[in-house]
Formats: sequence, C-alpha cells, structure tokens
Amino acid sequence: MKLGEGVEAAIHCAATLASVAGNSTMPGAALAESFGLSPSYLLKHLNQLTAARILESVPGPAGGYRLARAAERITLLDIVLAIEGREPAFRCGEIRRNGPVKLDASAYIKPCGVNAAMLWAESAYRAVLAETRLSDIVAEYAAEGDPRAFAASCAFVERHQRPQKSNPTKQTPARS
Amino acid sequence: MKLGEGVEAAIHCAATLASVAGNSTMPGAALAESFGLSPSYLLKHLNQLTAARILESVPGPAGGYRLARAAERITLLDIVLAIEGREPAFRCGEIRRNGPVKLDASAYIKPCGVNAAMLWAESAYRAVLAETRLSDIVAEYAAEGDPRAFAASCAFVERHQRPQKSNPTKQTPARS
DNA sequence: CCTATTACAGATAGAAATTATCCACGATAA
DNA sequence: TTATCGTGGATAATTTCTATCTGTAATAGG
Repeated sequence: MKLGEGVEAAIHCAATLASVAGNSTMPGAALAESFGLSPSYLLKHLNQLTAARILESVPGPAGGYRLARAAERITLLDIVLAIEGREPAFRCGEIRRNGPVKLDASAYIKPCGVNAAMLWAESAYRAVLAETRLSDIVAEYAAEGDPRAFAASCAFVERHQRPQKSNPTKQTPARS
Repeated sequence: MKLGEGVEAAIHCAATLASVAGNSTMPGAALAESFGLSPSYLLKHLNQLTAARILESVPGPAGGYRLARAAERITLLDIVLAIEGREPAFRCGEIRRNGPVKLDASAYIKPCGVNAAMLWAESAYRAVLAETRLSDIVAEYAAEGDPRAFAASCAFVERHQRPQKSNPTKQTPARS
C-alpha cells in the first residue's frame, strides 16, 4: 500500500496557498520552486486539485492558484481523494468465485466478508483524514515549527503572491 | 493508494487454511486452484506469509502449508503487513526543505506535521485491521455466507488436506 | 536407493502505474 | 501586441506489480 508522491506535494502546496492574502494568487512555478519540485509535473497535481474544487486558478499574467474556500473547510481527505482517486485501496476481485467448483451467482449475494473488513478499516483511515483540516496543518506549523522556517515560508509567499482585480469566483463584484 | 492483489489472495488462502484439521497441510497448488490463481505467483505470496511466521510450510510430497498458529491469533494486519511491507503508505520526502531558501538542519528538528497527520490516519487504519482476526473472517463466512459455498469450500479442503507425521514446529515429539 | 512431489530462491519478462517532460492552445494583464 | 500563465494532450522514462520459468533442496513412499 503506497501513496503517490503527489499527495505530499499537494498538501504542502495547499498549506502554502492558505497563507496567501485575500484573493491573491500564486503561480504554479513559484510553488514548484518552493518545494524543489518539477514544475511541469506539479501542475498536473494542482490541476487535479482545481478539478476537485479545492483550488481555483486564474489564467494570464499575474495569474496562478489560490484556495477555492477557507482552509478550515478543506480537509486532508479532500486532498488525498483528489490526488489518489476515490476508489478504495482494497479492490475485491471476488476470487472466492473463481475456484474449480462453479456455483451460480445466487450463492454470492452476500458481499465478501474480506472485502467488508478491508473497507471498514479504510473508512477509519478516511475518517481521521476528514477530521484534519488544512487550517490545523497550517496552525500547527506556525505554532510548533521552527520560527526560521516559518518566516522563510511567509517571506516566500509574500514575494510571489499577486493581487487580483476582483471576483473570487462568483463573489459580489463590488465594482465602482 | 492501492493494495496489491496479493493481499486478497493471501487473506483467502489463510482463511482456507484455517479449516484444515490439526497439523495437516494443503499444497500451494491446491490453494491456487481453489481461487483460480496462477500457482507460480501465488507461491510468492505464500512464501511471504511463511517468512512472516503466519504460515508454516512442509517440503516434500504430502507437504504444503498450514497456519503457524491459531486463527484467533492471526489478524488481518499481520497478513497485510506481510504482503505489502511494513513501511507506511505515506512516505515523507521532507520536501519542505527542498525550497530555494536553505536553512540548516536545526530548523527541521520537529517532524513534519503533514507526515504526522498522515501517519496518524494510517495508524487508525492499522488498528482496525489489528482488531479483525482471521477467525472472525472464517466465522462470518460460515455464519453469513451461502451454505452451498461454504460446503463446497469445506469439501475442497477435505479433499486436498494431508495429514502429517508429527512436529507442528517444535511441539513435543510424543514419539513412542 | 530411487522417484515423484513439493517448497524455495533466483532470474527474467511482460503489463501497468507512476513520474516526468514537452508542446500547442486559450486566456489575459500590461 | 506581447509576455505570462493555466490547460490539455502526447509522449517517454522509470518504477512497481504481476507472472512465468528454471534449478535446488527436502522428503514420503516404494
């Protein structure tokens, strides 16, 4: 059982975007640089987050990414599912039916007990992830992490974030 | 996040072996036939279970596999870890250190909060698996499953299990 | 002692998923 | 108009998973 490296990248990027001010954005290239990742590949993951409505993207120069909603309303489960997909880790192949003794389908109405047990365990996993909000990660980082690292991170965000005109996706335009 | 197919095979095989009598054994080829699996590949997984002391193997004709201990003392976690390995699913690459701003190692004494959160979730997953015993799986199958399937499975075991002389690994030889 | 059966270890190969790069395209701020 | 940026597709490199085959050691039975 393994998680792709994209999950780590996605969480860290989302956490970074959490400290972007207001409706400003941060380019994907800056995020990649911030973690020493391949820009072209990271964009794929950011794209998955955008498709899952965890991030919003703004095209054009001065464009980039920002959170689609408050960090309090984004959980680690949201991110993990966006990157890894929603299918359970254990996929029941119903191998109990594949033996030499062929019974008709009516003998297998009950779902496989092995499958049920594995899915039950995974639901516990997901429940814990669903309880952890992105804001918790950020808060823990600010409180427990090394001040130097936190300051460096904030400075990096400060340097690369770019203000937007308006319209954080369907918000009151508030135009003059 | 995906589990290999070997996990499903391993659990079903272990469950099957749980109903072989006494210190009798069942050949790997019979187990493979029982689930329509490739014999040569299944042996790899059975081997991993043997290395993890979940199964015992007896070489030679009339040889095969049996549980290394009572089904009550084998958990799904034992089997999953034996097949998938003991490393956690989330592997922290410490990408927070890889940015353009280089801080010395003293800034990263605290473990990564993202990593901690992911490992915490996985520990919940493992805890549930650790609570599920192989005997539970078998009991549930006997009680809830279709009687025909259960009977067919028992008959198959009956037909392929083979009694052993003695010595279920370091037991009182009890020789005449 | 001989033979057949079985587990075991290693090499190997094919399939599939993951990781990574590149380019053409549309959007848009300056 | 131009340069910057996200999007999507095509593609390739790498790794992991799945599967097979070989030879070797162990051993029950004749």
